[in-house]
Amino acid sequence: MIEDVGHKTYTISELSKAFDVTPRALRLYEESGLLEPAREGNKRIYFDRDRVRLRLLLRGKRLGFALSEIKELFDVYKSNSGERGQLLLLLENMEDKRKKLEIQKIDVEMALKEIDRVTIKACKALEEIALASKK
Amino acid sequence: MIEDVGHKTYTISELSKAFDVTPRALRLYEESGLLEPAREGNKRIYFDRDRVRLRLLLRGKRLGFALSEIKELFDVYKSNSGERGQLLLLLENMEDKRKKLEIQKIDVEMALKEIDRVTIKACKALEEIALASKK
DNA sequence: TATTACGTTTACGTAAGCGTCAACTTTAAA
DNA sequence: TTTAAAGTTGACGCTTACGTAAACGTAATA
Repeated sequence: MIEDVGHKTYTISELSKAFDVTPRALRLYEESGLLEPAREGNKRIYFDRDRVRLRLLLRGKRLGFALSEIKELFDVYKSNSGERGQLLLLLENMEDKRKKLEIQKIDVEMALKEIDRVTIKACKALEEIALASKK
Repeated sequence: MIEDVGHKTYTISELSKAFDVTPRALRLYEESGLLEPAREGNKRIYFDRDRVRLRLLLRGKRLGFALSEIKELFDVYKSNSGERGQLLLLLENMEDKRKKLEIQKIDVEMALKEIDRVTIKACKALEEIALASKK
């Protein structure tokens, strides 16, 4: 392999290891229009911008967004969507996402509390077992 | 239909409307062991406890948990899982979920910020269009 | 009594998001 | 030069979470 001085490029397997996703997934993301790695011959080469996108992509996934939704968001950024209609549509879209996220925020808080409760309950149960067996 | 004085019971369609899920989904949740409505003849009757469970279930879904994972959590609550081993396993499990949720929490915050940025950007673009067309 | 509304089970269909070969090429190392 | 490692494009398979009939039962209403 040629010495890539600034070596800001990554092969598919490097990237897949770095982010703990399979090469298959990376190819799918590309096929879905979410990544656009360069080619050297027919091999994929990823730059830092691809890492950034991948990071965003994976965050979106963790939040439960579908690949298609994530693509919409990416497209928004790309197209400086000059048209007024586009912009208005975008703003609506953002409001939707924001609402979903606000709900998620609350959901997460409540789930964390729930987990606290269960954890405490389990700890107490353990304590009792310990006391009972010590007698 | 017989007058249910305290009418704390619900038919499948009532519940499905109340929570905006299809009857099909409710039946699936039951088949998956997540709901256990009573029967009157062979018709499902839901009580308030079923509503509580459904609420939890849907929250879990919004958080991206699979039905099987949600079932695990439910099972935890049901079995006072007397055994020590079970309890320890449970605690581990809770730690895992907690970590995932903490990450989600951060993800949500970042996504909200991202949305803010995009929104602002779009607003500014709109402003410019307005100014340009006004000249 | 016929219709309409609502319920039931059984079963096949489907979309998303990959996993998993298969078959082949390219590149670096032995 | 042969081999091994890593990459490529199909293409089919699988799981989850339902959607969507089909075929039938029951109960209130016209």
